[in-house]
Amino acid sequence: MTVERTRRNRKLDRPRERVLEEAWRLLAEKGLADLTLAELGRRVDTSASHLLYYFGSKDDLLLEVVRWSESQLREARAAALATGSVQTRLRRFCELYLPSEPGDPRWLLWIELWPRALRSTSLGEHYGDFDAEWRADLAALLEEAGARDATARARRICALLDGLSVALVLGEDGLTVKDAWKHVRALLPD
Amino acid sequence: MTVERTRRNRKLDRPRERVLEEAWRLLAEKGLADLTLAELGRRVDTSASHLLYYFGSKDDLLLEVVRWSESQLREARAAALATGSVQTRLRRFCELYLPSEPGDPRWLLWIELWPRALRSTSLGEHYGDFDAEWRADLAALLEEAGARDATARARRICALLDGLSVALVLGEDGLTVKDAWKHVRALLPD
DNA sequence: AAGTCATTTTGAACGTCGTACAAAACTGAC
DNA sequence: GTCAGTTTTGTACGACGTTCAAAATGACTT
Repeated sequence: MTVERTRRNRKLDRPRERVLEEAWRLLAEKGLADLTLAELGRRVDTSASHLLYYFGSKDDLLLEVVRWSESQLREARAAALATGSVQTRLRRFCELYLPSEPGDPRWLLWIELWPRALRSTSLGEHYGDFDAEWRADLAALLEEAGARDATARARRICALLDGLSVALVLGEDGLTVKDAWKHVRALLPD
Repeated sequence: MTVERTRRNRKLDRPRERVLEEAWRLLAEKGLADLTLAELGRRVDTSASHLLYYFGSKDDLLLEVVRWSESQLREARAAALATGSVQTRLRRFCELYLPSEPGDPRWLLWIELWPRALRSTSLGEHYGDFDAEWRADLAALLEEAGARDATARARRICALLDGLSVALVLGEDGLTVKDAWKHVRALLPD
């Protein structure tokens, strides 16, 4: 009933995705500094006020961007883990998890969200699930590889990946994606 | 010559430390949200403008707080690593590194600094040294424990500690300091 | 065709933050 | 007591997220 009525008069055909995509692109092109509601609104040809009307707050908008990108990654992960030896699939998993370069939008987002979660208390409740997904997939992989304590080990490896990722996006000296992969491999079975 | 002349007329006897300590306390009591120049100024009985005059910018002020707290920790670390078996000293190292509780000021600071570093480019140059200190101390410990590749392993363990610490300060479900220590121990030589 | 009504969209205003700047207060030296 | 340089303050600015009331829009009724 209201489903049809509430979605009238929209300026954009698929406003949600349009905005989220553009936020992602903006993040990739200009970084965190330029990810403002005004700039984002300009890019999708609306006002900042409208973005607020639509998403409620910037916190919620950012959370939606994460949700959207994580659902993309969920698919990519499923595809990457569908074929190949356990070893290769583990490598693919890490490649998906780690930032592809300093300034990787995914990690920019997380780093922006963490202090926000510490201020708001409403943010922190939802995003914990995303980590859990990654960990579950990794645990399954590890189990398949014949590792004991797959769950705990998955937690451990993901924490390591987090630490390495932060160092990588921040561009800490003397650490490359290649190094990171070597560190992770040291924690993998056999 | 100018050393005496430039340090006249100070309202506070040791204004620097006074401010840094109060920032730390404010952080511990109220968290990131209330760590504003106005509030901090109120606490040390000055104006926000004066804090800027003194520290240059909020970024720089935060960096000074980190510098100050890291120098405290440097001493604490030296004391903690002076006596005891290698095993105990490794444990003490981790206890110092990891957040003591959700809302640990040290980690609040880092989480606040990371997005700032991503925006400013001038911040990121200096704070990389702090990690390096921790890693050097840990590497020495590992070497003493007879581990091969002490440097690489130290990097790995510190990255793990980073990941675990972030999860801990953010209060992620199902992770305690005790768990964290267990994860780290899995990476230690024995 | 005109009118209604809920929804969408906008523009202006607000509060807060970090910051810039000029004026004022202070202090030691002459 | 005046002067010069430092310290301290108050005020103002711009940017940001946010709020709010008003306007625009388009589907439905008559």
